[in-house]
Amino acid sequence: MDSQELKRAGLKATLPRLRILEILERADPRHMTAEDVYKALLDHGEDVGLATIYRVLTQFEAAGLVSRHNFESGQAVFEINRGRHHDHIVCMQCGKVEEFVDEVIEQHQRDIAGRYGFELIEHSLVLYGKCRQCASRKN
Amino acid sequence: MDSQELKRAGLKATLPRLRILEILERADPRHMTAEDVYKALLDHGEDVGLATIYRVLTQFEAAGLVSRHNFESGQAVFEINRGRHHDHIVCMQCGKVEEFVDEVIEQHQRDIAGRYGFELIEHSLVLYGKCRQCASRKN
DNA sequence: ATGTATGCAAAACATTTGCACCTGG
DNA sequence: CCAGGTGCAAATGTTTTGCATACAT
Repeated sequence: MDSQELKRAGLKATLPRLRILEILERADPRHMTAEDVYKALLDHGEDVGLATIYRVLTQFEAAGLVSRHNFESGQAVFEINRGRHHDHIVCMQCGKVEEFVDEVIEQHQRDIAGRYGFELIEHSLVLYGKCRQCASRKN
Repeated sequence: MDSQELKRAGLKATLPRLRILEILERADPRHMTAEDVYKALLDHGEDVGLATIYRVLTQFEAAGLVSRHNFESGQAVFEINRGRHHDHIVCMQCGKVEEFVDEVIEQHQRDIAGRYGFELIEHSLVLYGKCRQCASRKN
């Protein structure tokens, strides 16, 4: 039951929060903008205001339930946090997002932070390119 | 003469463009928001509209003269392109930005893109942390 | 001269906030 | 019951655009 998760995070298990969590859990692709979530809820016949979605997503982020990414699109995208940290590779043409982890890169990041006297808190690594399908399409 | 640079980029050497280029060349810290550039020009007694600054910075970016970065601050920052590609480490407290290059990370990025069938076009790597001064300050 | 650039004000966007009403525990 | 959550509309902050005027070549 998701309401447990919410309570553990110190948030009341309200209907909008449960619905938003559900949408994110079932999301495929996993990365959604606030607007995407809003439309998904409308499609499911749920009537939740966009402002609430932003508020809830921000709370979820603070609680560690979701991550927010600022890809080049201008709109922030959100994804539910399951499993471990990962970075992203985004197709600039079709928007497809793949996830990857590279321990060597992670270790080098820590070394670099140390070398510059920084206490590393987080990082953002996004590769932008063209995926196989888009590259082979002749447009 | 900067006007050469502009003409090479296919842009007329107008006064606003020259002034903006100057500001970016002399900038320290090297990373400025559009607003920063605007204020710097006002300080120098130049009267350039903010809209022009955005237009010019966008053209400069397209021409490869400057790079635009979306750090977590919400506002885009611009820096002049001298020398080679580099990534950034940003202090979340005072905003200080350091630049670094790590050839191992670069190589792993290329490998990862290949492994996922992507043609790598660009990437964005930003480390966020606390710099030595901010870490030692007891607030 | 003439095609481009610019300045200004207004528009467009994504996101946040104030406030009166509703709801979960 | 009542602190906290929500919806709506309005505000915010950044970036973009339309259009009449000004400028580089």
